[in-house]
Amino acid sequence: MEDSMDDVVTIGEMCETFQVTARTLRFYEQKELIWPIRQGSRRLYDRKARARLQLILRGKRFGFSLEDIRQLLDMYERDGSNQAQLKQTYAVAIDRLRQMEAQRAELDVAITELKQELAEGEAMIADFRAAE
Amino acid sequence: MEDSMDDVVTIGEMCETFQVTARTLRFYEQKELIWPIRQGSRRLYDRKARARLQLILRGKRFGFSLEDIRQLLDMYERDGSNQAQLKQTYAVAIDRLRQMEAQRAELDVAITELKQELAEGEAMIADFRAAE
DNA sequence: TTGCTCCTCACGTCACGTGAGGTGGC
DNA sequence: TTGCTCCTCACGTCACGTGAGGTGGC
Repeated sequence: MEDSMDDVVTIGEMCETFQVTARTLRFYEQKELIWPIRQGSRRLYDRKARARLQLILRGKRFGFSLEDIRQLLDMYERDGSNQAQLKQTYAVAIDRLRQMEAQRAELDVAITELKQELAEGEAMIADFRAAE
Repeated sequence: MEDSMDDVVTIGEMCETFQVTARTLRFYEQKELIWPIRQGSRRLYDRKARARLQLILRGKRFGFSLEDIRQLLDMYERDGSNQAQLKQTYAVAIDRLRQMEAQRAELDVAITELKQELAEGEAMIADFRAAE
């Protein structure tokens, strides 16, 4: 019946399930992004810590900095349903989306460019072969 | 009639034309990627330096590290037409292309995901408005 | 003398990686 | 005693950013 005692995992298990290193988890803790329970010096991660890590990793995929993520998480930790904050978050996310789309456009250009270079390289290698 | 004396530009002009900072140019020099001419303590960039910077920036767009770029440039500085080296470079470039394509795929997933989040955020904001 | 461009240290930043050296319980 | 997992410093990495303090020529 005890509540936060059950269902905790070690740092090693966290690394396994989320595919991160222990260093990363300790670093996020130092940056105040997650607060595992301590059992002596050992860290134990409960449901809440795991949920936060999930959100952190999602934020990273969106290209947010850890500091951005910390602020977003803390905002929703306080009051998840404040209209002003929701709008603010929405605006920030829209901005990030634009950046990601710009990044994708640049990446597309670079990929096309590199393919062109590769085609030229292939031609040169073929010339070598023909000259043998 | 003097050869390497004409057609050099200052660091400020380099920054203008290539849209980089002076710190970046000095950093690349420290990493032995470019060797501008010295006139006292001032740096002057000739055609060769400018060509190398162009290639460096292109390499960066392809996602190569500065160390990778330095090696590629030095290879072609020595003998640009060695078949073994050309093949080696080709293999490295193919590898990079695969990484870039994987990166684009991840970016596409993230963009789709973020758009989904935004749609949910919009719905919540609309609910707020309806409740007023 | 004032402005402007350029210079050289050298510490700071971001997100961790990588040892070094030590602990605790099976 | 040996292994294994975990721990805490603390320096290293990558590609620069950012002052601080100084120089040279119009």
